[in-house]
Amino acid sequence: MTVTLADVAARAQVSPATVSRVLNGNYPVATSTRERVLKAVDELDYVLNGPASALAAATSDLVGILVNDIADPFFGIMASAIQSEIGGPGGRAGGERLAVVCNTGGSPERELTYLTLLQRQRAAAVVLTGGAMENEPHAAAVASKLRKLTDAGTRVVLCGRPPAPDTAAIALAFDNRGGGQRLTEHLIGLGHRRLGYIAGPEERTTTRHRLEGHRAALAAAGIEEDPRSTMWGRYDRTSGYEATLELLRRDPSLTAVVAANDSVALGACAALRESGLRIPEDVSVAGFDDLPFSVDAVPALTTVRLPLAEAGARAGRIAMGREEPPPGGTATVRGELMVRGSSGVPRG
Amino acid sequence: MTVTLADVAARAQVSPATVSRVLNGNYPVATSTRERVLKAVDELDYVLNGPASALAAATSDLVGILVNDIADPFFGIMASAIQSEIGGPGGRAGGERLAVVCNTGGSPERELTYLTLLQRQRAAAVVLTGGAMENEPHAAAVASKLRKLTDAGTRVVLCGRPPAPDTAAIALAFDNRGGGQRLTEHLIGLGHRRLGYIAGPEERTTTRHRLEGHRAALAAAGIEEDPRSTMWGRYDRTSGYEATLELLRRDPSLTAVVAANDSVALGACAALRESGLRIPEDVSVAGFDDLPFSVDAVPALTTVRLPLAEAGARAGRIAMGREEPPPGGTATVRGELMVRGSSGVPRG
DNA sequence: CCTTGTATAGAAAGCGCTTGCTGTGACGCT
DNA sequence: AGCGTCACAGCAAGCGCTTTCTATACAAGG
Repeated sequence: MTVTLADVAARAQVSPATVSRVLNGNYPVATSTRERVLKAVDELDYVLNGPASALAAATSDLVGILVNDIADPFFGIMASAIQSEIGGPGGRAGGERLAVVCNTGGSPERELTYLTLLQRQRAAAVVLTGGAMENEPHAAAVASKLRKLTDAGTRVVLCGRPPAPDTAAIALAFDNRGGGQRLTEHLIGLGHRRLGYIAGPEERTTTRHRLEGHRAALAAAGIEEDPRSTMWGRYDRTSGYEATLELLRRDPSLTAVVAANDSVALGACAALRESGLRIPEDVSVAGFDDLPFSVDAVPALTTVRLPLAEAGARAGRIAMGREEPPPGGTATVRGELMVRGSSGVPRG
Repeated sequence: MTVTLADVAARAQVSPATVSRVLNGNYPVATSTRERVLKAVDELDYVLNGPASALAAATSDLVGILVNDIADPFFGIMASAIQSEIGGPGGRAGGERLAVVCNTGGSPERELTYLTLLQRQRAAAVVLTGGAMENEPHAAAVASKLRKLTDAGTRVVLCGRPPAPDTAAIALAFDNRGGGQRLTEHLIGLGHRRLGYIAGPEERTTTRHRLEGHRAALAAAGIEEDPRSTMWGRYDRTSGYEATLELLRRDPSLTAVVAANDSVALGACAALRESGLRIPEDVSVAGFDDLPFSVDAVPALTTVRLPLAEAGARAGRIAMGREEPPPGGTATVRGELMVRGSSGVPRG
């Protein structure tokens, strides 16, 4: 029923081997023969059987991209950039590769299962994006999985994720700590002394690093930190909204709210407005990431811009072996402080 | 070097067939035998060879999800919902399936190539999301591809996309026309007579339908339409920003701007503000989709809420054969008008 | 004219798995 | 005791492709 290589071969009056060679184009085939084969392919509407060729050649053209939340533009932007370099159809790369985006939903098991599935498919490369879980047994399990993948010849790249020790994985880490620090320094420089912090999910590296930066800035300025001024939540607006309300309840004299990311910051803005507070006159707000909508917030969000697209593109190229990995296999990508309308001098 | 089924069989002292059956669990295997096999699998750290089993079984567990722009939450939200129902790891479905998200970037060639790649992989199902291209030869090519896919046993579902005639594809279409119409009716009801419209890319079905709804509302109200009050662009904020500036230049007495989607509307808001106009006192703004950030815009965006997650989930279930397709293979999903602060009675 | 080289095509052996069919004991029935 | 039934397990034939090795043809060199 389905057309096979042999059918094409018969029609073109050549051997299956020749057809295979024409299709893969890495072996000399006379022009006339090639054309005959191509014609037959066309006439029969032949489509190569992926699994069969992957099996025979012991390689596949699948590239996996793991993201924590595909509905979040933070990941969407990286995924898009990675994919364009992977050279999925239309990309600049030659070979047609199927870039597959896998949504872990931030769940450790799903992450592991996807990695296994990718290993099972003998993926050509895997890119893991975003913060890692800090849960120890899980981290070890992931590291071991990554080791197996690289052992099997799969290239592994981490994008926006800290290096995985004892692993051949290339890492392009974001300088979340430094960014967080500069952001809070900016706020302190404006005169803020009572800042609330809305962190992301607790055992995510991204969360921890950003918070550490914040705390380092506070410490450097000699501001003692009230543990009650930090709230934990998810990386979404609702979390920011609720946390801000609680922060306000705990300390009505707050003059600034630093959010784990822009979505959270947006939620914080909503909560402040509903509480009758003006931004930044009464309370300043800062985000992180500088997603596209952040500049449109009112007032525009002060945040740390992460070069998501650039980092993704680079990760993609490295995954395809089209760019040299950074020396030592690890590079840190800095964020840029974007000072906008949502941060200002605190009220007298 | 790599561990194969045969290795496991040898270790467990059974035949390869038995190991296969234990792993696939669809054939009676004595408990003691099963345990022995599982133990061997574990000890050898065996991972099934995906391509080989796909070849032998003539099926694969890949499910493709095509999106126009993965960095756009509109698609991200649908993809996320679809994927959760596909039962990737952790999903409620039993079998582990690899849901792969393919980013077409809105390019016809890429769309086609991805479809071919998916066909090549013998995907179990394919879900196409978002508006289709109206370019005739391309639409025909896609339809023919879809036909081949369904012929080969791949289930094809369209989500947020109009039905594809002469195709076995199930369609869950959004009522973009109706939504657009109700939105503009709302504005007209408030008293607006001079409305600008910022459309999306020209030959996208979504773009056309939304615009048709808008025009139908104008016509019904007896408002004659100035062709110069419609601008074409992309589905992003920059497009909305620039188009609004141009619209204002063409007709400074404009009292409302209807945007093709929420991102565009956000750009429009920015342009209005920079032009010294208040929203909605001077100019009302309306979007479409009701993405998460839209409620946080200031003022909150009047828009049409599309049940992206619900539709995606349903598409996912249908793709997996876990839900009956709608009668006739086609269903229309309505949007809900969300009236918020960005629309008001026009000045003067 | 025969040797050697070069270019191209074919034969055939797998790649690692699934599955229809064929045993083979153990059990229960008459 | 004899035989049909089960419940399992194994055999072996592919699935559709890639690739190594071999064969052929023709051109050029001696």
